[in-house]
Parts: sequence; structure tokens; C-alpha cells
Amino acid sequence: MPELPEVEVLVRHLAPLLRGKTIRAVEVRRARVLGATSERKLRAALAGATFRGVTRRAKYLVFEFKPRRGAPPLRLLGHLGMTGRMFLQPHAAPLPKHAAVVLGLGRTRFVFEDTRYFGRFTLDTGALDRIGPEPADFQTVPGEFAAALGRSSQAIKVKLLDQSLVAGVGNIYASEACFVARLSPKRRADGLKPAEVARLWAAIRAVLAEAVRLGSTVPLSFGRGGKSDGLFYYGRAAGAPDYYEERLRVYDRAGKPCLRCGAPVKRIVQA
DNA sequence: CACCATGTTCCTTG
DNA sequence: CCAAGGAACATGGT
Repeated sequence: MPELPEVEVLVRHLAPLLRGKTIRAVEVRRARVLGATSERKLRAALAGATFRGVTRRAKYLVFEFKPRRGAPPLRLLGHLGMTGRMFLQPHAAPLPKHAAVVLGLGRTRFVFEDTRYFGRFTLDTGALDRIGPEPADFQTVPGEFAAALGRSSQAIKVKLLDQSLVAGVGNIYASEACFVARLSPKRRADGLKPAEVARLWAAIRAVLAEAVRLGSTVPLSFGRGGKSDGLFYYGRAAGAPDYYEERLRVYDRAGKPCLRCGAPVKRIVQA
């Protein structure tokens, strides 16, 4: 369930591992994840390119490469979709069944695998243009958030999934944010009072920040072997307790007692 | 076998 | 043109 926090933790993990590494080989095993980019173009752009850094925007990983003579700056967009994973492994290790793109880095290789192939690994950075403000960015003004909510009759839970409104919130953290803000997910966006909008905004920031902190703190195992991968909720070190599930306040807790009032949590489906 | 699942994009409808 | 709803994408787990 990669949402903003999972991607953020993965980026922090990958950045120091990739920085300075040069791509020696490009293998595309499932061209669908390249989106509009042709396999040829990807190969031409990446072969011989050296990683300069990895950053995050919403749920996208942005891979940046050192500029090459006469060429425009090169950026690559990665998205995990529902089931994507990215990790480094020794060159001799077996590839996972659903490896979509493999980059040879000499002694190691970078693997993007995705069982459902909903993810992306592409030179087309157009998606970034349609993304709203980063909620954690202190420069982001909640005023625009409030204004956008005021223009919509949709339920707030649904609204939070709109990446042009706030970047990086998915199903899980949208539910969590509503709960922390003490707002029914069914409330109409344009029906919130200013104080409620402020509560929701604060809840979004708190819930995401908490998840990043947790993912950065808990002992993780990102490598291959067993279920380990780049996602910390799967990637706990062997034997580590299941912090991830335990810390969710309302998502996937249907039938369990509400943490605030004790009544059984009811499951609803929206949109 | 039926149904469900973290996300995004595209098409249709109003 | 815009907002909203819903299907599609592909695979595996329950």
C-alpha cells in the first residue's frame, strides 16, 4: 500500500545506495510499465547514465541523473502502483517473478518489480504537473486546500484521494486522517466549517508525518530474501512485531472496537 | 469459484 | 468546459 510515507521511506533508503552509481545495462521485461516511453528511448537515455539523486513527489520517485554533454537534464519517474517494489540485489541473485525493469550497476543491480504491473518507470514526467501541494511542506498554505474543498460536493474521504488537491494521500491515510480529525468520511467537502477544515488539514499532516517517522525508525529489511523489499510494512526485519498494522487507527479495522468510543467499526465503501 | 486489494487514467454521463 | 462516477489495468490472496 504505497502512499506518501512508504515512498518517502523507500526514497531515503535508495538515495544513498544509488548516488554515483552508473547504469551498465538496461533490461526491460515488461514494457507496459514504461508508459509512453519506448523501450529504445529508455535504453538510450539510461545506458551509461550516472545517478545523482532520488527524491519524492507525491507517490512518485524522481530519479535524477548527472547531466551529460549536450543533453538536457535527465529525470526518470517511478511509481509503485499497488504492488510495486524497488530494491538492489547482488548481480547473481535470482530475479523475482514479476521483475519489470532491471538496471545493471556493476556488482549489484537495481530491480523494479510489480506483480500487477500498475506501476510506472518512465521518462514521461508529465504526471508531476497534475499534482497538488506536498502536505508536509511548511510553505504549503492550507487556504488553497480549504478553497478547493469548498468547490466540491464530494465526500471528504473521496476528495483526499484527489492528488491535485493534496499530494500523496491514499485510501489508508485518507481514512486515518478523517478519524483523527473526528470527521465522518461521508461529510460533503463543501459542508465543512472552517474549524473542521483546519482539523482535517492538521490530521493529514500528522498522520503522514507519523507514518514516515515510524517507517524510518522501525528496524527494516529492504533487501531480497523472503518477503523483504522496499516497503516497510512488508519489509520488517524477520521477527519484528507488526508495528504497521497495530498503529492504524481505523483502516481495515471493521468489527473491531473504535479506539475512541469502543463501538464496533463499521465498514463502508465510497466511490 | 467469487470476491477483494494499497493507485492512476480514461471514458461516459450529467 | 467541469465534476462526478465507474470501469479498466493484472495478479494473487482469502
